[in-house]
Amino acid sequence: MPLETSTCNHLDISHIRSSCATCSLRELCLPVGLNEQEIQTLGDVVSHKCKIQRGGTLYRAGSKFQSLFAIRRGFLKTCILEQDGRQQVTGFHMTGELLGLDAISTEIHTCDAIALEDSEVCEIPFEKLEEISRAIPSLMRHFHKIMSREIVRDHGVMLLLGSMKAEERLATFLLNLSRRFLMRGYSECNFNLRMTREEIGSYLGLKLETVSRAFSKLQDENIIRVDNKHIQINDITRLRMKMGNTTCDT
Amino acid sequence: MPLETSTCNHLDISHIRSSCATCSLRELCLPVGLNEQEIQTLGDVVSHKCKIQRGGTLYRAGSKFQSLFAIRRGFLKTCILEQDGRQQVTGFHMTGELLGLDAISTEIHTCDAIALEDSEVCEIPFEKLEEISRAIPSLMRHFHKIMSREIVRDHGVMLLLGSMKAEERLATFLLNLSRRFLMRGYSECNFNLRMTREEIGSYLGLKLETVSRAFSKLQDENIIRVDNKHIQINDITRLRMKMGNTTCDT
DNA sequence: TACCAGCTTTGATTCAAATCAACCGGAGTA
DNA sequence: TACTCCGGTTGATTTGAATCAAAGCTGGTA
Repeated sequence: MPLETSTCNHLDISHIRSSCATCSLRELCLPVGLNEQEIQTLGDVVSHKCKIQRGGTLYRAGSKFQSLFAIRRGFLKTCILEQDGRQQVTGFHMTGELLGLDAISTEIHTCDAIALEDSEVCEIPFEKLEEISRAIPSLMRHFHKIMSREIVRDHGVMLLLGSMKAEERLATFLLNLSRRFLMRGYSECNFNLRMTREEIGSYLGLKLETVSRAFSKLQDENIIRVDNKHIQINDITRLRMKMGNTTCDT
Repeated sequence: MPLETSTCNHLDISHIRSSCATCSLRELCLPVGLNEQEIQTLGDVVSHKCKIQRGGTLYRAGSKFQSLFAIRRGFLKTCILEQDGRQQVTGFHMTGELLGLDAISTEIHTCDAIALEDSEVCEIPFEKLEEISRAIPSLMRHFHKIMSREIVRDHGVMLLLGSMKAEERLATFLLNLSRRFLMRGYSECNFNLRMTREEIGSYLGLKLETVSRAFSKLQDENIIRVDNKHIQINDITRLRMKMGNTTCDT
């Protein structure tokens, strides 16, 4: 159960009501299950927002880590830059997700975070997050779950990279995106890719030509419709079957 | 599949609170930078030890998560079992490492943890760990670093699976083992593998025959000496060169 | 002691993806 | 308009790893 099940945050925070000062928090992954006052406390910490233009950098590998970033809107990739110039994409990230977890370990960012469309993030100073999570156990627990979920997600990607064929990988990838769009209230069958074939390939351990061919193949079989960056899923059941015998739902 | 006989029973933790248990903490990954009293506090929580025989199971995918496990001695693998019977190894773990982080997210274990040699672990009830880490900020910080390090490690594996050739993967793997043995006071150039070629292959995204061939190739080039499970590194510099230009602490 | 099951090596062949190469089409612009 | 750059597609060829197949070891045990 690779990408499909494992990834990303339950964004079900609709039950949370909050004042305007903290309303940005609503979209975030953190304040699940907090009460008014706790949200206020958290809000004091994450009030600083910032915008990143398409192509812009949120942080770079090697830079000092001080804060996590919660994506308020937009779409980013994280990638490791290799010496020879090629880059390996380690993840694509969308609204509600938390960036920078990998940097806690050494307090140095281990990858670049680059916006694939105009985006907006909230900065969350990590020291402060730890501080208030001491006072709010449910926040601490939730933070731990987010970190853990990231590990599970990575295991899913490892499974994909270690044992799936090109077409299975692409199907898995599309279904994962689809599900994440759905969770955010967008169509699960009609969406635009924000990344290039090369970036998809990098993430999936494939060359861009192979990605392109896999797209064409799925289109020939009438499972999806591809128009450049626009994807339409015609037959999600057959797409799931393409993913292989890995159980896709949970 | 070996069953419950050798499985660690981690349900009753009530008994055993020995000063000896506290001593054992020193070998663990957690109590870094704590004072005497804090170590004592932590010791109260992790006093329950258990042994797992070679081939035995510490926990299984699907089982309820309650505790993390710190390895006191031995060698374990974690793996995801796929429907078709094949398994993907997600990691090899040795003394001082912490198991079960992936299960925090859903409170269900997502993989099996199986001993590759007779091992001993300390059970760390997660609720209690969170509790005392509220009181000991440095412990909390350290725990977060451990989780983050796991994410970084997984990214390293993703890089390996996504972009390295068989020989590079094996070289990276051997160097990683070598470094971990060294850190634990063993020879970095002379060690025994605890896992089969198939398990190595599963971890590295290769078939066992490919692993075997890669071993033979490295031996032919006089970089290593292979005698079944025993590995001797003759020329660690050239082995590093084989890894490619990726700096990798995976 | 011999036997057997599981692990490992090695060779021959096949196959999936990488590589090499050509071309298409849209966006920006000179 | 024509030009160029960039991203994408498609075809031909090569190549690295998987697969298929056969033996060789090793360690446990009957």
